Amino acid sequence: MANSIRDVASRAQVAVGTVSNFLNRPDRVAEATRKKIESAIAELNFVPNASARHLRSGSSRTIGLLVPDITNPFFTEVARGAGDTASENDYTLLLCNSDEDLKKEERHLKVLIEQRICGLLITPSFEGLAGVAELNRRNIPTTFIDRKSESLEQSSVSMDDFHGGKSAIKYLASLGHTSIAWVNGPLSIAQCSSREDGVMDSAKEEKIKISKFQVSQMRSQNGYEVAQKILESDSQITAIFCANDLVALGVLRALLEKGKNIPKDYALIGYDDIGFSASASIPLTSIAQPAYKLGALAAQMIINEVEHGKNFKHEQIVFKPELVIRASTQAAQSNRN
Amino acid sequence: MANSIRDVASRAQVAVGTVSNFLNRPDRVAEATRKKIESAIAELNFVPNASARHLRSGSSRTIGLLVPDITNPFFTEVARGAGDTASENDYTLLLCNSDEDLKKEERHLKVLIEQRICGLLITPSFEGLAGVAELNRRNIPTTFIDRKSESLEQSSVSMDDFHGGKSAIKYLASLGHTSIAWVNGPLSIAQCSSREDGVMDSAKEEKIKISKFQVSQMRSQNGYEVAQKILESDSQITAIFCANDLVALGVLRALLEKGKNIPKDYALIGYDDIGFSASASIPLTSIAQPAYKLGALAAQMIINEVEHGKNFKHEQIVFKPELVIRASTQAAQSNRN
DNA sequence: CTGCTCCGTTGAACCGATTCAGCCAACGTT
DNA sequence: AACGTTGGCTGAATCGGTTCAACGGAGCAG
Repeated sequence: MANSIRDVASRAQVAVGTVSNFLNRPDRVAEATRKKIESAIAELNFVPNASARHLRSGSSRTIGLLVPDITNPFFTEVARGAGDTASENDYTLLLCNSDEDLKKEERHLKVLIEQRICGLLITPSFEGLAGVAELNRRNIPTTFIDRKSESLEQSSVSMDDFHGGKSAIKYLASLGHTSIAWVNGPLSIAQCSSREDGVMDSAKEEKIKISKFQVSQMRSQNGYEVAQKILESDSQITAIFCANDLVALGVLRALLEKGKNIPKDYALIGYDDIGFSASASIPLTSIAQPAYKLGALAAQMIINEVEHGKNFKHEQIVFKPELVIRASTQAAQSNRN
Repeated sequence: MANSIRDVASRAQVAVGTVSNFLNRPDRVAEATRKKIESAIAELNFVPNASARHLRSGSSRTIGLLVPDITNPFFTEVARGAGDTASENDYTLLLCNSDEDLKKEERHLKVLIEQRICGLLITPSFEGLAGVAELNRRNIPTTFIDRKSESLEQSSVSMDDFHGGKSAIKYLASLGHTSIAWVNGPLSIAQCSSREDGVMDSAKEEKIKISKFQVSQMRSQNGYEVAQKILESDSQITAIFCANDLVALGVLRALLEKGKNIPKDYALIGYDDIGFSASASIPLTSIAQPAYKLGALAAQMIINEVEHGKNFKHEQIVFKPELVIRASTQAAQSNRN
């Protein structure tokens, strides 16, 4: 049952080296020989052993993808993109989920090193991860996803969060909103802090008043809870911008329960444009991030780096997010009480 | 940088076999030797090579998980459960997403065979997959998730879909609903067909009129589209039961747009109880499936099977789903026009 | 003192691929 | 006829672990 290349060779009456050539460089094998090997493989139901191949060749053709939250639709899209690209290039993708847990993250990194991955894709949830430093020491190429790399030593595929924050406020300003609630996540997350910079920058330009709110985790429940605080605060607020869609959906639910009308009473904008936003009860205006593309491109880049070795030029690619307008936003009501 | 067990051995002044013992059966190594090896490993920054280990030992300690739709929150929960359990038992989980595409599914199975996975977890989206037959031929244990295995040759961890369908209708009947729309997916999917059996069985008992509707894919957009048909049909309908939450969320959105009141005009029930259902604008009553538990248990079972070999008793475990009542359902309005 | 266990250790063989120097035959050149 | 070139094939060495028969020394019984 567990056939080896040697069984194939003896059955096809050729040397093992020839079978190996057939597998890896078929053009170097004569037509007649090719056929013999083909039928031997079919008869024996032979499938090469990846471990043996990796061991000898030194390359595992495996790339690791380490995400902080697999239940977030944003990351499943990233994973789909990376997975498809890996498959197309005959790489195996090893998807690991850290649940934003430092221990799990470090443990996964250790496993990935044991597997001798030839490249890592990661959205780091912690600064200066020991595991990542370890990867560097071992010269395993690493690419950041959704997080710009500071150093030129590694590539990254990220989004222009400053621009995303800025454009949301700009858009609300164009609708006539002048007092806006900004619900952000922890500033320790790079994305959150950049978005806030964009928000404040735009607010200054457009002379908008920003009321800051914060959630400890960027989940729906947190948005639901923060909504109450918004209602209790400055009554001039006519629009709410949330740092991600999950939070925005929570806010939406809370406001509807309070009998508020969206977008009449409050215009609402989220961030990420996850699938559920389009089909929310009030479809959500959001800042769209091309998650699938992010994953696909990052995978392509790391594959290029792996295959072109040292003389590879690292790139920091930054996408511009895009405003997607839906029913949750409209012009400010001038006749509001 | 790429240190081997031999480097460790020479540095610690012991034989390679001893280092191997240290790694795998530390209790057989004397205290003093243990310390020498420990520090040699630390100094050399040695991490064992999984490929070499797998090759020689014959076991890859890797289990494959093949899901049909990684963007469905139900499956990400399954994956979390399976991944956590695998980690705890020092197994590696190889997560593959087929996107309900036969080609991708077969391709992934081939890769999994190359990797010599020691067990497979799968929610088959197609009947009689060639790849699965291949796994069987190679004696690779396979466990079905969310799909009961017909044969006693393999384990499965699934849900009692008949009961799920039945209890939803029973509950609606208890609220006084007598004419219910049932929105199902393709009957070729085993889950859908069992749920329908449950629905019809309960309808008979409770003397409920069921109007059947069908969607080709179980996604939100399909639910949105089918809602129109429901509105145009039998005006006696006071409740809608959908075969999954995504579809129900689509229906919800369409009905709200038409100015309908949920649950007053229509009671609405979904299936799966994905996280977004609780935070939908009208929180959705749903049939909850313990997805995380399903994944965790399936992983545990396949690990047991792998480790206990031939004398393992296959089990077909079936969970009962649970009705979770939220705001989208209430008693039928007797005063309805 | 001899014989027997038990414990810790040794190191060669092995897992199944890839690699590469070397071989042979056929063909072209001069 | 002699020589060079080329395409196709061969098979031993190798990757980095695990396994296991064998071994030496300590401890103990008779």
